[in-house]
Amino acid sequence: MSNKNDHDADESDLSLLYPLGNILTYRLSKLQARLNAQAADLLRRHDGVPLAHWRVLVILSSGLATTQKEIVELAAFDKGQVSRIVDRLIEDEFLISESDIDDKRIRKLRLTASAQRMITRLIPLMQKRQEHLVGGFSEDEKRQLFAFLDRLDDVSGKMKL
Amino acid sequence: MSNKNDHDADESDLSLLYPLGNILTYRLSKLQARLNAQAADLLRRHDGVPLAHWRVLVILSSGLATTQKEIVELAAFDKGQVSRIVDRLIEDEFLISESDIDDKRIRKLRLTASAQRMITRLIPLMQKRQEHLVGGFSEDEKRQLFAFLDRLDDVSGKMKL
DNA sequence: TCGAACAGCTTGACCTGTCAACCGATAACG
DNA sequence: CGTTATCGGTTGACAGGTCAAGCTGTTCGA
Repeated sequence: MSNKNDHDADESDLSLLYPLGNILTYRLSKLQARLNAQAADLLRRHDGVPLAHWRVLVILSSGLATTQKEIVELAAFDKGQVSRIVDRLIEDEFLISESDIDDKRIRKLRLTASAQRMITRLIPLMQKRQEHLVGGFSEDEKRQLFAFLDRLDDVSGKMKL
Repeated sequence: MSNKNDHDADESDLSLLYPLGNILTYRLSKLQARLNAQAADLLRRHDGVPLAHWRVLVILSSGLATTQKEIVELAAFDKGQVSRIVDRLIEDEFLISESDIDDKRIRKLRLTASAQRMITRLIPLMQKRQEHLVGGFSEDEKRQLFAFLDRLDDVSGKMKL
């Protein structure tokens, strides 16, 4: 798997050393670039919501998070970014926040009716998109794909370099 | 697979409708966020190179691209971004460009010796990183993972929404 | 109960990514 | 040939992401 004397390259035959297509991070970043662009476009056309805002809303609607910290952990967003997005979502009346009774640092977040309406309206679109994406996968393959992602999440979580 | 009357939600039980963890795009974006942060950090500590610059250099070193257009297509980068990155890489003396003889619009790009040195120096690190990531995967699983990515690339390419 | 350490969130500065308008070079077509 | 369309690349304006410092509130140990 390793070859010691491979820096005898004098032009650009580093290619053999580092075959682009097999680098996970490249593949992921390319795929992601495309998918994000599509999603952002889709949202732009159907409502004015920016992708990041939409993501925050969906996370909140999932019930898996009710505070900014939880959003940050769940989605690996930047906390500053989340803070500002939440501000705007409150301005736009998609969210209401009330500070926690026990811990006044915490903003408890709740979707407004209008946000809920928007979400229920847009979710079918997103589902269709997802269908499109993994439509060609059998149930078994889907399971495996997500299992792979779980494992990658896991390793990437505990990686000290 | 579909359920018509599911908008009787009055709080936030949209959760069932849209289980976060199974949404490919979320999983990918989260994974990517983490991986990018790690890679950027790694590069920052070992050289001053920003991640995007590094990516352009690696693509060029792979021999799969010699012009900006090719980089854009290969990596799904923005062409404006690539244009600016290339400028800076030339400033930093990592690249030299010479305009094509036949087509004067085209900038042919070549790595300088110093870039080659940097790349050969950093690649082992990146390989180790990749090892770390997919180290737990058997050869067969790796093959399958990349096959999945190929398929996703493929569908995402031809998605009209 | 005081102070230090820490947690959740905010803010500002900066950097990167994105979109669209644009420019000069080339190709396609009458 | 000359006109128009297209292509590779550039540029500017702006939105979004990232980092680090800071603020306020909470916890914990002496």
